[in-house]
Amino acid sequence: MSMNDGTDAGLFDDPRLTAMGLLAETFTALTAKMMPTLGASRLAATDFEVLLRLARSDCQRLRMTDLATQTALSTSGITRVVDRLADRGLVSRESCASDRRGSFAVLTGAGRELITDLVRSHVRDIDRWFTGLLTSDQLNALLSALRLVRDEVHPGATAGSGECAAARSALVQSLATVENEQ
Amino acid sequence: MSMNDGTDAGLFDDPRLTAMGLLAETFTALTAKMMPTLGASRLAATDFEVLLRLARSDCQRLRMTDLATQTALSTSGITRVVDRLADRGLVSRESCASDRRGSFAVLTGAGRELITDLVRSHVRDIDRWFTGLLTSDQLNALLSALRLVRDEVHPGATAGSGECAAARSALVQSLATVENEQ
DNA sequence: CGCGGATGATTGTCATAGCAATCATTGTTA
DNA sequence: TAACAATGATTGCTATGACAATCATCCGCG
Repeated sequence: MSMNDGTDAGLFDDPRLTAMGLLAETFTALTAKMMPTLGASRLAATDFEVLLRLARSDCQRLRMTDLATQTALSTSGITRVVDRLADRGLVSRESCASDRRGSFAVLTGAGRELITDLVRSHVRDIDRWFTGLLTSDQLNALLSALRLVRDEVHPGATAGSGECAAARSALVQSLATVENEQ
Repeated sequence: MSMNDGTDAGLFDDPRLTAMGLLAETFTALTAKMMPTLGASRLAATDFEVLLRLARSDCQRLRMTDLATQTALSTSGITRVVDRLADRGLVSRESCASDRRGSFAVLTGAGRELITDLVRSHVRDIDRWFTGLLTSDQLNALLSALRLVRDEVHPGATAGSGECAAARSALVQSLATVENEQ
């Protein structure tokens, strides 16, 4: 290896560079292994992620902006993912009582059903191609290292959690203080 | 947390699922941190990856198919990346002497210069957001776990390496029979 | 109050990448 | 050697997602 001619022979073999490459290769190949299961339901990876995050959230709902923060998508990307999912009846939009600019994406019953089935298969895939290949010590070491990095590069990982209580109280208040405008 | 109503309360908290989520979150947020450096040269992540793989290869060249195998791109995707890079003078195409269907993407001098500069900055980014956050023990544990997974999900990680000797002998013996094994 | 800036969401436009079809070449088999 | 299957690469078509502009609403300050 490393038969590069030139003066900067070691530059492209820098261990930090290969570490990043290994992370990238592993993740992209791993997600590729997950595609058949998702594709069977004609869902893209982002659609799956949005459904999953909704399923995990209180009241099965998240604000568009929070979805954008939690995922790697822009707000316009979220708008379109939710458009597609809403067309298929898997989520619905609900306007926010306390801030009429905002809307929630809410998992429907059909969406809940689909994501539940899908997650079961998905967990099997994860086990087959990822977690099942490692001893629990290896896995724990991997995860704690990843957590250190994640906490630094993605502080907003749980944006919007706990909105349900706020939404409920906002609803109650908006009913109490009767519409005083138009 | 986990105030999910329903019968499958634990399903979305399965540790394997959160492990996969952590890997995905970490990688996508990490690559997002790398974008400013790449964007400064108006390169997308895939363009960067292709340039880097060429720079690492013997004779600064790879077959289109090998590029496709090494990256997560389809062959048509590779065609288009190389189109763009060739338009900017960073790579050129060379037809293969031993198989006239094939072509090589070859790094030009300008491409070599750009990727060299870029990798220096990129390594600083990696250090800042990834490897520098971990002790060397943590990093080694992370990498060896990733390697186990990578070797399982992406066996073709080094497809096309060692083509240079074959290409050279093909050039020399272009009138003789040249074998081109896997 | 009412103006001005900030924020949540959507839309127009564009670049990117996958799939399927196509073309050229190679290898295989009868 | 002639047919035919397989391979390398490219192109047409389409879907996806980012950026910038836009619209509506909210909040702060005089």
